[in-house]
Parts: sequence; C-alpha cells; structure tokens
Amino acid sequence: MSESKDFLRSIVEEDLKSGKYREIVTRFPPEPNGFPHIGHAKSIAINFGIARDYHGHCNLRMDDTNPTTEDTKYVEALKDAVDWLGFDWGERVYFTSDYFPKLYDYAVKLIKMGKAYVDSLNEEEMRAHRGTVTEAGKRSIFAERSVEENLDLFERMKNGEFKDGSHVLRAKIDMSAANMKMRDPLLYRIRHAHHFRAGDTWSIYPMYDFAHCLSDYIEGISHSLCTLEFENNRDIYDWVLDTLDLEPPRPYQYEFARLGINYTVMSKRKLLELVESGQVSGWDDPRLPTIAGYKRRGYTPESILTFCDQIGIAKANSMVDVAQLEFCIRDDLNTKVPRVMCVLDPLKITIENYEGSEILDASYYPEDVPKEGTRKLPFSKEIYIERDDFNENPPKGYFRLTPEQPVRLKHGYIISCKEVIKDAQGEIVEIKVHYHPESKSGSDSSGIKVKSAIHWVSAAEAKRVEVRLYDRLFKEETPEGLEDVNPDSLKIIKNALIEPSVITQKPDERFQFERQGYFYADPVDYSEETPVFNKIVGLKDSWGKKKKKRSETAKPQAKKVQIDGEVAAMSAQEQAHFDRYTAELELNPEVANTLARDAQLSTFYDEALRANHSPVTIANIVSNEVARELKENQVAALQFSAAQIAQLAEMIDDETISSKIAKRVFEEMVISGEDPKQIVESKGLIQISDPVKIAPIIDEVIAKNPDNVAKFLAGNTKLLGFFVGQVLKNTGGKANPKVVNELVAKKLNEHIPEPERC
RNA sequence: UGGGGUAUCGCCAAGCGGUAAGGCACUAGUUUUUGGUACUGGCAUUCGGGGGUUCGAAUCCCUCUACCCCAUCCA
Repeated sequence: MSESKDFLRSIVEEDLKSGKYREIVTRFPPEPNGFPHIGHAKSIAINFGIARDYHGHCNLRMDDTNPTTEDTKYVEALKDAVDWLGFDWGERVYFTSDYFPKLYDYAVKLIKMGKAYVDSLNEEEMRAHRGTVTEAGKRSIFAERSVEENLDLFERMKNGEFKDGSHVLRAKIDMSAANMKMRDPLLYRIRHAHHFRAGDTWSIYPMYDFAHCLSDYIEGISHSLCTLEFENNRDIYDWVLDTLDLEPPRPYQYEFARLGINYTVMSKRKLLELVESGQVSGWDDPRLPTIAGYKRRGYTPESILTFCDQIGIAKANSMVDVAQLEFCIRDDLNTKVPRVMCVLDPLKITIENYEGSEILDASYYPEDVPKEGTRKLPFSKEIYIERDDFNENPPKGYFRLTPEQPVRLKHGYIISCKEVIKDAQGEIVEIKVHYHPESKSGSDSSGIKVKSAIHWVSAAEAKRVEVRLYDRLFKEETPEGLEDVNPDSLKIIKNALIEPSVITQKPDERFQFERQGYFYADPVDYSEETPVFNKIVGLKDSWGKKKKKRSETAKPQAKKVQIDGEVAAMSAQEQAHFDRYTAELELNPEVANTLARDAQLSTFYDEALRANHSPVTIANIVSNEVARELKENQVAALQFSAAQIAQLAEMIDDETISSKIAKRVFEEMVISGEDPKQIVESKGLIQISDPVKIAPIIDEVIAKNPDNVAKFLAGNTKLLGFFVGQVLKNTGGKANPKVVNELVAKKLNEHIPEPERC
C-alpha cells in the first residue's frame, strides 16, 4: 500500500471508527459474460485489497441476472483471474441467481407497499413515456393498477404465462425526476430463456438496479464499490434499500474511475471484436489486456498488483501510460530471473586465431542481483553475434564491434575485427576476427579497453528456438477499432539461437535475454522440438532512444486557449439590489454581485444589516460563509440567524476576534445556533494582540525550526507563512495574525548570522 | 438543453486555510563485462480560466470553460 490513503480507504476507516459497521465486507461482482481484463484486476485489487487491509472479507459474486449473455465458461475465467492474482474468496463464491427467490419476495413486498407496478406498455411506448433529459416523462396508465392486480400479474409473469416483453415490473418513483434513472425504473422483465445455473425455473429475471443492491444487502456488504458510470444508479440503490425498510445495517455504494490504458482497448465489445475477427489468436493472446493474455505473455501477478497499487484510486477519468505497467513487470523480473544469451538475428563470427573449444563458467545473475546460480557456456572458433552488434560505418557514440573497435564477448574474450565478408549483394555474411588470449573474463591481463560487452552463442552447441516478439496491439494512443491495429504487433523469429543450458537445464520459465528483454517459455506451444519464448517486455533502451530522437523533429504543442463564456444578465430586481449595494453601501462589485443574484442571500443580508450597520463586514460573511450553508439548505433550516451574523461582524469590526477565529465561531454557529458572543466567551477565543505575549511563542517556534529559518534566510520567503501558521497553532489560533506576521518577519531578520550582519 | 461527476507536471496521483508529497516518463551525472540495474541530482513561484474573501487560498465564495456519465426490457 502506498503511504497516502485513497478516498475509499478514508471512507472505510471513518465508518469503522464511527462504528457504522463492525466488519468491512466488500465484493467483486462481475457479470460472467466475458473474459476479465486488467480493469477487472483493478477492481479485484480494490475490493479484496480493502477487505484484507481492514481485516474484513471480500465475496466473489457472479452477477448473473441476464441469462441470454452469460455462461459458465466465463465464471471459470473470472475465478482463475482472482486466484491467479493471489486472492482467496474461501467459501464465499456467490451467484445473484441463488438469490432469485429472495429477490422475488422483495419485489412482492414492494408491490404490496404500492411502490411497484406491472406495466404493459411496449418498448416503444415506454421510451416515449420516459421523456427526455430536459422534459419530464409521463406515467403509464398501467401504474393505476391495484395492488391485487399487480400481485396477480406479477405471479403470472413468474409462472410463464406471458410472452417476452409483454409486461415488466417497475418501481413507482417519479416520472419527472431530473435523474432519468429514477423515472420508474424496470425491476423485472420476462425472459423465457435458459439460465446457465438456474435452468428453466424462472421466466422473469431481475434487472441490475434491483438485484445488485439487494444482493449486497443479503450478503451483508458494507461498502459496495463500483465504477463511475453507476453514479446515477446510486439513487435507485438507495431508494430500493430504504423503501424496503430493511433491518440495518445496509450497504452504501461508492464509485471510482475505471482503468484506461493507452494503446489498448478495455471494452468487452472491442475485445470480443478483436478475438472474433481473428486479429488475435484468442482470449489469451499475449497482446490482449486480458488477465489470460498477461498470464500467457509472462506477466507476474505481483507486477499487475503493483501496477494497480501505483495508479491509485480516484474519481477523475484517466488514461494511464502503458510505460507504467511495463515498468512494473521489468522491476519485478529484474531481481527474480536468470540472465541468458539468445541471438535473435545471427551474424556468423569466425575467430581465426582460436582452436579447439572450452567451457566457460557464467553466473545466471549479475552482481547486483542477490541470487546464486551458474551455468556452463561452451565457447569455440565459430560463434554467432547479433547482426546489430557490428557496424562497418558506426554512428558517433556506437559502443559495439566495428572494424576499428574491439568488443568483449560477455563472459568470454575480447575480439577485434579482421575482415568483413560480404555476398554478391553486398550483405555482410561473416566477420573474421582475432581474439585476445589474455582478455578472458575474470582474468583479464590484456589491458585492452572496450566500450561494451555483447551477447553471443557458440555455433555448434546453440539451440534453435522460436521467439515471439510482441509489441503494442494498437498504433494509436486512443484506438477506436480494428482499423487502428498495429500491423507489427507480432513478429515471429523462427531461427533464434539460444545458449544450450536454457533448454537442457531449464533453470526457470522466465528469463532475461541479455541486453534484449524479458521472455517467457510459452505455456501452450513450447515443446522439446521447438521451444517457444514470448517477449514479455523489452529492457529500457537508452541507445535506441538516442538514435530515434535524432531522426525525430519536435512537434509543436499549442497551448489551449480558454474561452470566456457570457454571464447571464441580471433581472431588474437583482440589478436594483446590485446598484444599491455598490453605490449606497459601497460594497465591492463582486461581493455585491454574489449577493444581488441570490434572493436568499440578499434577503438575509438586508436583515443582518438592520441589526448592525456594518455593510462591508457583513457582506463578506454572507457572500462567503452563509452562501456555503445556503447551497445545501434553505434559510429556514439554518441554525443561525441574520442577527447573529450581525453580532459576529461587530466582534470582527471591534477586533475582539480575528477573521480566522470568526470562521471557527461561524462553524460552531452552524451546528449549535449559539450566539457568537457566547461561543467566544465559553471557548476563550478573544484574540491576543499584545506583542509581549506573542513574542516568546515566536522565539520558541524559531528555536525549534532552525532548518526552516536557514531556508527562509536563504531567500525562501514562502516560509513566512509556515512560521505564522506555527505560532497561530501554538496559540490555538488566538494570536492576532497581523501582529504575528509583522513580528515574525522582524524576528526572523534578527537571525541573520553575525558574519553577514557585519 | 435537465441531472450527476471530474479538472493539481507529458501520464497517474497526494493535498481538506499555513513550505505544492510520491510513482512513471523525461533529463544530467556516478557505478557497471547488460547502452540493463543501482545510486545522486534536475524536472509545478503554481493547481482549468477570471474575479472575490483572508495577514495568508490548490483548499472558502462567485463566475466562466472543458471533458465524462444518464433517455437498453444490459451490467
């Protein structure tokens, strides 16, 4: 867990502290109608993670309320995903379909309460009745049906007496609700369909909005965490649970932003499209962001979990850079896996002055990885190196083999180029080199300096392997569809050459192919005859980046221009208020504007003014503090009165209290409705303006923070606020901030060290 | 257009009236038989824009703007 808490954990902690719940119970509630992807992983990490962190538990629940799209193969994939990520649901795998009988009873209860009715409008009529975002809807004539009739109809719906679509059960809420979701939402629909678990018992199925909240309640969920698109559904969630008048505690829903990653797609529809069009080999294609895909590619569950932890949880729609994910897997594998040598694009090297062969001892791990293990590395006259690692006309800064520049063979000798052999087309087919006998790795006495060490394999012993190079599936950062697929997302190398120990010794299933990247023995296609390795992720490549940058031109980045919208004109009455406030009372136009445009505010202000004619101070309090309270409440609901605000202003005006204390007093008034004078008196909030009393506190703060004093003297003037804040804190906010400010500045300057003062 | 959300560095993201956390990316350097790793340093005088309140505002108030979600018998 990262050190700062996310907003969900903050809520959970508060609820635990306040005693709202004794135990934290969350749930991961996927619909089994598709393969889980990394977005699900985020949800799994959140739900199971929070349960783990607060010693509660998390249920795995299949939200299987739609028989036409769901299948048992998906529930297996979902279970696999949770399991692979390392979470344990114990006995707690649940299915919404198991609650169908209970859900039915709740529906009956709602009907009996007169809160639900059977509607027999067809789909089209229902849409027409729903209205639009700006116009209210119209209630169906069937909403008039009696409880008895509704009960009868609903039972017959259940019994399968009606055709699909002929009737639905709806909640009776409000057809003119601003929230469209609340316009008598559907609770049940008729579906004569076979359910993969419930079989043919039911011919009616509950809708999400009815089933989900109640399933949460039935399972004793405390925090129902879902994604942002369900924000509008929260009102129904609350309505159902509250209307049913259930025994507490009940769950509450909170929403977080779903995961988006650039250069990939996350929607079930688009994923399905990729699979069905044959663009990828299946749900577990290593290029897919599915859990099965990452697993097949060679990602570790740890790396996915770290990623989920790093990206955080918030409510802003966001698009995470794939580089963040790639960092997580590299970082995880760096300390875990053996380094081996594999040549992807072989170039033959003949060491003219070497005869015979030898076996080199080579560690599987570099010095900075605290793991043990070595392998035998055959070395001989004929070897292969990477074609890229030789350059006849090297660019500036090229560290590898050139006609003039020697290079070290990793774990072996230094070689120098003697002759470049080309075919008729001018293609380099072989390099003849000389090795330096005294330069053997570990006992080098040659004194030759090389710029780099390259990987290689001995020609006779190397094994032929297939390597699948995966790159991002889409060429666009925000892909729309199939047309944005990256044509080079998969490159298959049939004839890569790998050192023998990888195949014979099999020290691991994941490797770092030295200087190239991390690779994974494909769990499906790997065989003794043709070993297959999937590229998980490349190593960071600062040389490649440097080369690329040279050819790239900087693209201009235009700064976005902010357009200012037009402010609505004031009504005649508002204008009259405004004029009086600015002309007669000499209010700041902005403050006057705020007051004048809000009838509640101007009335409140005028009333306060009658108790104490201090137009400016009162206007400031009303336009700022009172305005805030009036956002949520009507005037009648306020605990405090206009006269009390007038009294508060008086104390500010005569400097009994500072404006800082006034805010505290105001907060108290909001809650208790007590007189400000009384609050000030009982809490002893009268401000301290006497420098003699304040000075020692400043001295103390200065003495305690020598570092910040130094920083301040070095020119960080922002620190003045820090010192003022500390002093204010030490006096419980009672020190007169203006006095403190002056005094602190003076005292701090006295601290300029002696030498500088001379 | 009504309602509900969201805006802090290239990408995530802390922050809740008193010194703008952290990670990725980028960048400079040190170490290195991986152009890897590790390490050190640099990366927001400013928080979507404009005003206001305050000794002090990313945080409070007003206002404007941009983006996302909602009118499936999907979830």
